[in-house]
Amino acid sequence: MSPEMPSDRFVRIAELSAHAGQSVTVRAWVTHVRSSGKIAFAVLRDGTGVCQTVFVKNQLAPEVWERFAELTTETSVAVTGGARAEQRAPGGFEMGVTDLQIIGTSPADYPIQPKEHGIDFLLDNRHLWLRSPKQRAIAVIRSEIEQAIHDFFYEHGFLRVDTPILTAAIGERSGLFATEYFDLGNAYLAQTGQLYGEAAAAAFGKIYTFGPTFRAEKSKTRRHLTEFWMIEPEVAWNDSAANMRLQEDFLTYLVQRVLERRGAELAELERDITKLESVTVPFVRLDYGEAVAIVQKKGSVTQWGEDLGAEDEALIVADYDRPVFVMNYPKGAKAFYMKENPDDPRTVLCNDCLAPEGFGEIIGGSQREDDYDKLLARIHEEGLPVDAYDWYLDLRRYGTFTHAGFGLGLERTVAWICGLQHIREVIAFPRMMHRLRP
RNA sequence: UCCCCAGUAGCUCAGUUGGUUAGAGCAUUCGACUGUUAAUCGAAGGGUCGUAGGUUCAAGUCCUACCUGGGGAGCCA
Repeated sequence: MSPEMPSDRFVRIAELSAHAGQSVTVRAWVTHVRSSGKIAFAVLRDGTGVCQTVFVKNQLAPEVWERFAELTTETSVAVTGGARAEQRAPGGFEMGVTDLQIIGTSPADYPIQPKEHGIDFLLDNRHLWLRSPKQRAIAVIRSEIEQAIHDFFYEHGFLRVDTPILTAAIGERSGLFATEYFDLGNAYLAQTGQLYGEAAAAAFGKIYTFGPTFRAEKSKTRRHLTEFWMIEPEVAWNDSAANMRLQEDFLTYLVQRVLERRGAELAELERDITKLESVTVPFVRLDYGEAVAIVQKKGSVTQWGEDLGAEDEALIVADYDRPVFVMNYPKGAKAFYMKENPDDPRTVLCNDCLAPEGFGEIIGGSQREDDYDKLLARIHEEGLPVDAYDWYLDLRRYGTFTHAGFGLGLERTVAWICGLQHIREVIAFPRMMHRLRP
């Protein structure tokens, strides 16, 4: 390097193009080495990008050249050299190496290879699998969606409220994780923040929650985790129709945001973005009765009164290029807190939102029952412990109010936008029935 | 909880109607190569065929049980 070059500096790979012609130092991990005798290549990654580095024997100090031979997959290194544009390099940019320091060696048995692996093996090595390009793309898109969620609600005047994770038995009916709680018997990991969200909506107007939820269901499907993240807005004075308008504006915002800012990551995942570009308002709205008629016409044995199964959902969605709302299910198929439909008291004012392309249900929402007597009657009908819901009933005693909200499953949404068949890849460390580590 | 499927080298898999010493690619180690793109070429090492029984002259292969995992149902997001 010529003496007028600036002194060495540390640079992230993503920033390299701004340092063309300068000598810089990158600290990163080796993903790949190739050698052809007197010229050799090491590909580095540092989380911000990937960069090819070039080692030329007769341009390097002998000890630096010999050090190259020690590089193995996932060795951590500091590489110094000149950054330059180079058409032959992946990504169009590379470094001509002048110095190499090995920071941490990596034994030759690094398990993840650039080839097909079985899912059991990959999940056992999840802590290392995360270093792969595709896994990085997924993590980036997930983070973009999380940020977009906060931005959407902030811009729309919502207050974020954090609801408890340790709760008394309350909420959904499905499996609870229990843990000892001092002298108070068992506490349960929260399955929803909704009931607390309703209390907060009466206090603050428009709120949302964003947090982990836990379901001890023995589910082994591509759509279930025992620990997943849920976003639950709750809006005072919204009815069911307003609730659905909020959902479609919200989902459309999230999809647009990823399309605008994370095209490179969608490309890494080979996502067909035309499928995302067609996600525009208004979404399709089907009454539950219409939905049953549609699936029956297509051969389903589902009868009026039963919940729609996974196959039914696929049959419904097949006809549309955008998400579908199925509204106003029979009371018996849905939770106790949903408001009775005044136009058909057999049903409740609720909706599911089904993602296109067969990705299934990503939202469940409803207008909440705001009539004290009807809510109490439903609690009795379901055989729920009334004393556990005394505070929840108070929300109807002290100034009851029309309100509605919904729960968005974060992993299902990310899986849909990424075009992934299984939600386990969409969270860094998935928790499933048969898997508690890493 | 129920139904279906799979366990053979570090990884991904092949292994015929049961028949000699268990096969490949990738990875690893050694060697060759001055522009490679999951480089290429040559060589080498690497196995209690998930576990335990059983049938048979003979079992990776057939039978039973169990273990582990996967896909799906139900439930839901």
